[in-house]
Amino acid sequence: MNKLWYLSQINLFEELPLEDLQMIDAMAPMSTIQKGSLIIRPDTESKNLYLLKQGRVRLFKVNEDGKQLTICLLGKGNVFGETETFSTGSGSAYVEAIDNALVCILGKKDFETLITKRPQVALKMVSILTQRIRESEEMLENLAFRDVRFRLLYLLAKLAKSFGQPSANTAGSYTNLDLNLSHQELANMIGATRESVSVTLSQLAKQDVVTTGRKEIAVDLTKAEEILKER
DNA sequence: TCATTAATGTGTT
DNA sequence: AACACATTAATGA
Repeated sequence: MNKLWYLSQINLFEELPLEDLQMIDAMAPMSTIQKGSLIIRPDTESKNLYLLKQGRVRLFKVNEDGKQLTICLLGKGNVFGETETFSTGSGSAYVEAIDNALVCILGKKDFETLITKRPQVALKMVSILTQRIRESEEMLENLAFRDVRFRLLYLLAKLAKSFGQPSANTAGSYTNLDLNLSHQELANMIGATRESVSVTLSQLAKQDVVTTGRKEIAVDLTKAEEILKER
């Protein structure tokens, strides 16, 4: 797996000719990020675009009490940067590496040069950002109208689909989330308290919709989606 | 192995 | 939902 292969896996660059990937490769230095460290913090005005080649990251905000709201998790092949959180005044988001990550950093100028040369990259960018906005809006709607049980199932189903590994588990057909998420971290993603997540998870476990262990969760996607459809 | 800390469970307001 | 407290599992000297 060379550097170019990684670049070809970035969703923003799909279907770009090899020569373009080589150009991007030359412009974007690769950098390894330690698990748990911050890649972007709100104060530093990095206008870079980050290409996530390996690992996973978490985008989150912090309120004045220090409480965190996780906006989304991204896996390899995704891009992130200041550009996607252009919340003008109030500080933007933190980005933290969930595991040891490999990123390429593409400067704003270089990115502009690239989209001038290859307008389809700009179109792809629009489509990626549109998709993210759609997902945020869906979660926002859930936050406003749905209870914790629904929000939690919605989140688990979504995470299972993007990060999940089919579980070589016991009887049921569970999908392992494969993120080491605590109840607190789940709560941070759905605007709930840690306690209500704990309670709701054990309820769901009783109904065989999920299985839980310490920082380990698996979902029965079929059951989960049935419940989500119902209400 | 023991002590400390982190994660989870539970009852009350 | 927030809080206080109990229980259990992970960590590391």
